[in-house]
Amino acid sequence: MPELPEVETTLRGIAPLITGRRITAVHIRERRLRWPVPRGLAARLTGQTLLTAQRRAKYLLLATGAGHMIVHLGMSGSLRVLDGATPAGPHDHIDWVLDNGTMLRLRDPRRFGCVLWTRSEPFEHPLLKGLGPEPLSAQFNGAYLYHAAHKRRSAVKAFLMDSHIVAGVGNIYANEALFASGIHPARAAGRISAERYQRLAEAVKYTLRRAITAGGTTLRDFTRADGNPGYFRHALQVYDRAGEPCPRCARPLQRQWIGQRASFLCRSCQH
DNA sequence: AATCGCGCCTGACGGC
DNA sequence: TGCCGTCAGGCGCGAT
Repeated sequence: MPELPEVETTLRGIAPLITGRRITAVHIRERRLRWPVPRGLAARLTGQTLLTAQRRAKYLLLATGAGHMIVHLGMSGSLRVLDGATPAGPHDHIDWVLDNGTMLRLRDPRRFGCVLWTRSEPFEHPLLKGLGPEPLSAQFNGAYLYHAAHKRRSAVKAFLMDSHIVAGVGNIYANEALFASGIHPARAAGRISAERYQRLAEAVKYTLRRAITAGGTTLRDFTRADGNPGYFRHALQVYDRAGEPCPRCARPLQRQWIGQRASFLCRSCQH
């Protein structure tokens, strides 16, 4: 499942291979993604050059002279650059054929992702406009979190996963960062000290950075058949480890539902 | 304004 | 073995 580090890895993998390339054809086999792929997409893109590729939250923004594509991988999506003659599998929904015989291909079995088109400034698009700061930016820090949490009564984990507060922190990293900073995921966001938020912000950055570094592995064999090596599973301290010993105190880790999401924690290390 | 619950969709997994 | 029910997951959206 693409969390922010995998989206970043995807970006770093495809950007050098697609930027500056002209799109010679677009094949759309399935329009029914989270939102329908716009009707005129192929016509608008054909003949356009891909100018830049960037990431905002878990969205990828691919710029052309005519407008921008906004791509989200949902939870099962992947983008890869392949030889233009590679036959399409059952969930290969869109191919962007490039002028050097390669193509960018979107695969998304569960179709939770999206490919949208905007002719105006992509950061002004309704999906991106209200997003909070990037978790790896200087703007995201303990003081920011502390002020944003003022009087909030929802669980800190839900608060941390709210894209209006900070963009792109998913379930796995929320669990990991809360464990690393010793904060119980169900604690009310408004009842956490500035000092503890400082630790939490650092933990978010640390876990994301480490996962991005691990994603470098994926980066290197990016064009191989399929690449979910599960490399960062081993680095996870609590996620999906209910019943296993806490890495700090060795007492069994718990699974608990907070909101509608499974949370993993240590009852004696997190308060 | 903040918070909650829903639904989109498929593959993996467990129980029978 | 095969069939079926359950669940996970991101996240926008509508309801409260």
